[in-house]
Amino acid sequence: MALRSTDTDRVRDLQFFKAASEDVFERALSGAFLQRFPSGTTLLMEGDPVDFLYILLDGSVELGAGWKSRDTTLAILRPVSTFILAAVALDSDALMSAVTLDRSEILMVPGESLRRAMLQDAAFGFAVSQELAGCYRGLVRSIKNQKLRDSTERLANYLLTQRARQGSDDEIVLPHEKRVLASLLGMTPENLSRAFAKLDAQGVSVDGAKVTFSKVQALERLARPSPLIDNHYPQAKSQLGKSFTERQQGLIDGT
Amino acid sequence: MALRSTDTDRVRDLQFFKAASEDVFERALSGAFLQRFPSGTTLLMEGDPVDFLYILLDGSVELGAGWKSRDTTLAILRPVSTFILAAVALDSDALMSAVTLDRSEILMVPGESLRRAMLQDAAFGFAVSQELAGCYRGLVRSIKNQKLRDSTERLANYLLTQRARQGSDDEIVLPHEKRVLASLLGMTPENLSRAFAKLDAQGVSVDGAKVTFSKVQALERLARPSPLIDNHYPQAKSQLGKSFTERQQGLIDGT
DNA sequence: TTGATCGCTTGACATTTATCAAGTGATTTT
DNA sequence: AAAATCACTTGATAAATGTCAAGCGATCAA
Repeated sequence: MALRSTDTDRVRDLQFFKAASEDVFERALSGAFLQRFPSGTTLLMEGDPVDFLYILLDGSVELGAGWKSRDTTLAILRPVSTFILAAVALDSDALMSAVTLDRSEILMVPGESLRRAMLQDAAFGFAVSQELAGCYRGLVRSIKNQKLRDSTERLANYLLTQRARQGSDDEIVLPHEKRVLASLLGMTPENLSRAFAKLDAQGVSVDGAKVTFSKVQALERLARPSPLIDNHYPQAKSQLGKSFTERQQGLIDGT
Repeated sequence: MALRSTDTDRVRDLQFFKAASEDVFERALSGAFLQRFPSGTTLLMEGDPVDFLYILLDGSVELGAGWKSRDTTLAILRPVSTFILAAVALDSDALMSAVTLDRSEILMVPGESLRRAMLQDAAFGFAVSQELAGCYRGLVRSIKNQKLRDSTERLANYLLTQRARQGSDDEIVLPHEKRVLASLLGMTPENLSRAFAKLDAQGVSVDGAKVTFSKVQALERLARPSPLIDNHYPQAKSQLGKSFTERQQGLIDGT
């Protein structure tokens, strides 16, 4: 499928293409093509060689992993996000699987084109480094969230992050199915239900995907959100360009 | 402290300095100085602004984080390793604290010098990208280890990784205190003791820091090590240079 | 040597989390 | 419309993990 300028425009918004000249931009995308996938499509399995950088333009994608019959969700991506950039940079196998959660539109950029562009243009390479650094920091947050908090605390902080991101004051809409959310938060669906029940004492009420808050202070006292773990404002910090966003960060990114 | 050539030689071994010309190498290290720290020194606290890239030349350093009275170890570094590269690339605050576990020798490179070199030399910038990508993948492994395995499985895999790294067949020496190991593995010291006791059935016996294996097959059946989680051979994969090593990977790196 | 400290271990117990089974309500299929 | 499927919830129970307290043996200090 040929690339339309409306597509490339959307990609240009990505933090690390902002820095690129028109020339470098074209070279980095040489051989790229746009593809549409239905919901539930496996784009990539753990261990597969990675030939493309994926750029999600529309829909949503789950990054996950499995071991011994267990499975877990590592991140849920929304447009516009890149994924498996690290594997592309190293030209190595995927450590995560990628599955569409909705009908999705994805730009597939040959890894070789990207690597060549990085080697040809230092400013572009630097921007990719910053993107990778942001992804790294997102994972650091995710591990801290996982190792330092119990499941109710993780849920409480997830809700507060969503509240900040959705800009709402006393109501949010869960962007995913609860079973997916449970996996992202590192618990079973059963325990997610019970965690919601516990947060009733902090004024959290659930009705389907709609969650309302009546005692935000109490919720914050339990959640104790921290800028060193939670990333409530991903699009701000505009000074450094959006590379600050720290994509692919599990919990934090789930908007 | 002035830099001796024996020091710079050791740094040159680092994956991403291999690619650099003598000229770029010098520029990247301009303003760098060597410093010696006693055991237990806090080099950096979570939230601190990061002005230097740290390069551990001798000793060992623990990267950790805390929240609400809890603390956890995210990685233990051995020479020669860089740390907080991501924060330096983004010129942002540290998400982890860094503490020396032994008397340590550390080269401190001004972040500004490093960033400037990245912008001046695309090949060097590319090598830094690969280093960051390796770090990222190390964290992916760490999260998978944490979310997909219970504490006994994590210990069993840690032991097998050490066995592979130490090149020994039926005996290893734990490189850290057990309480540090427990924190790295995401459990309490008490539970680490009990996990060792459980592995008695798999032929694991402990005597101080010495651990011996009498039924490796049984241990492997329980541990089920996976190349998609565990990184038994960090210095191999020489094709891509050592950037493949995936440093700062928690469990996996603890050699 | 004595006493203190420290790292580690063990037991008893509490809490957290997972598992299994059943049931509800909504949507989809036949 | 009836039946089936699905996401979610709830309860009962089991397993994993954390906490508290005590004790052991080695190291270190007085």
